[in-house]
Amino acid sequence: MVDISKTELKVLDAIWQGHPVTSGEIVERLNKQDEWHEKTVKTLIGRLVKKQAIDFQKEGRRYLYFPLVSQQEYQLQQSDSLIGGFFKGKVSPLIAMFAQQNKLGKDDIQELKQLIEQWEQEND
Amino acid sequence: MVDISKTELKVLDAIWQGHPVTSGEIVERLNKQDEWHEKTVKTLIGRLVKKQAIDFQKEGRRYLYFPLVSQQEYQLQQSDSLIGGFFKGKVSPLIAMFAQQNKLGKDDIQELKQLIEQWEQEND
DNA sequence: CTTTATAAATTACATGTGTAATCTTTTGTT
DNA sequence: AACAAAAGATTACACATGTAATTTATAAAG
Repeated sequence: MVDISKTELKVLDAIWQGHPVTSGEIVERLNKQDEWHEKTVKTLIGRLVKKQAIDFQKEGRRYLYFPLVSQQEYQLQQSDSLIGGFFKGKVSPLIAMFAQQNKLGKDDIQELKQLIEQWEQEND
Repeated sequence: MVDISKTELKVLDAIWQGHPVTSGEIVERLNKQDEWHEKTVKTLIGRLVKKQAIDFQKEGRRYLYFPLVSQQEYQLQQSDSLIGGFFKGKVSPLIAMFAQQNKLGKDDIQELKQLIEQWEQEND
């Protein structure tokens, strides 16, 4: 998968929120968060198309955009890359780090326990 | 913290491996993995200095480089950023994703259980 | 001291990125 | 049919990045 830049990712994220979608709607969604210039968004949309991260279907004079890369897919790839690069592919060192930094709450622990239980039921 | 690019990170990683260290040694360490041109490495070292990710002490005609940003610090910041951006700051969705992709092994689960136990002893 | 080897600094250059403005095309309107 | 509005395409431009080569400074050797 080709690299997607920081700002491009924000645009892609707006598209993931619901599609197909017009550029106008994308701009509106983005503006709920920050101030985006319409021209800037159009440029980024164009670059995402060129990178084949999204595509479009013409509908009259409007273009309807949709993602070619799913959010799931992208998140997984990025997470994998981080875990692979920093923690030799293991998730526990990441969790250990968060624990050490007191970034885990009761609810995180609860959810982790649940996941483990589920895993143990399914596997082995 | 200023952005560190992909290639800069590889150089920084070589420095984290042990320091203070000369540019020559950095090049050697990097070449254990891939092929790096000495000039390229020097450029990247210079950029890391300018970004204040590393610094150096002159020792005769050689410069001894050392990190200003610790690996821990950097890993934490990057992990935080990913977890914050993709999973609303919670670690469990990440683990859930890995579980779903069958990327968790018996050892991962074992280590997670250990971490949870420890957490429960320390907190609450 | 002068030369030389070497390390760092400077310069180079194509491509990527952030941020827009302008041009072109198309279509709804008068 | 001519025109205006709006969408996308093209162009712009400064700074970042990947990848080096050239220049400069300086310590070591003779």
